[in-house]
Amino acid sequence: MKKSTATDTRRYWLFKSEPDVFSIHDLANAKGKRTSWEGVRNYQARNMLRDDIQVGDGVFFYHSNADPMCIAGTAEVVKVGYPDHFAREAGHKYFDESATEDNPIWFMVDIKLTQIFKTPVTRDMLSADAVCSNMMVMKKGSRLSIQPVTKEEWDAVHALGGT
DNA sequence: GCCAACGTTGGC
DNA sequence: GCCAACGTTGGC
Repeated sequence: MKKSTATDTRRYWLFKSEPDVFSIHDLANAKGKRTSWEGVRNYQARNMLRDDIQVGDGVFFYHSNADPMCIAGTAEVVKVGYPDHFAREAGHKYFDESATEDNPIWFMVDIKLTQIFKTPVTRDMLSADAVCSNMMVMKKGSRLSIQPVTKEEWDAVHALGGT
């Protein structure tokens, strides 16, 4: 896949996380409100992390398997794709024996919290909105943990989120 | 807890 | 390269 350039316009993404594992509040409490986004073990998502996601891109922080399931807020990409070194730590839950220094296989980016929505944007709210109801995350069987978001969707979700 | 969707694995 | 079995995701 072609590497995009810094002159491209800003892109938008949705990152899923189970809040029991890592929530937007965990991100707010993290040092510098930053975190690495390790543990993605799907090739399609890996390709986006490695090739497409740029510093400055917008990220929706989505809470999956939660009550309520929602877009909880937004973050910004602060570091482009680099090898997910957790894949090379024996015993780590993200360990993958086939990952090597020369061929790390898995990649991650770093993100920084932008805002927690005043009103978390629940799936019910997304369903009721003409634009948001067509987001990839609303499609049945949408399991991809990193998803592209359009500018139109980015703006529509912000309108629902209270800013 | 259920189960549909779907990615991965491995036998052939 | 096909495809059945299996494991995981994630909404409900």
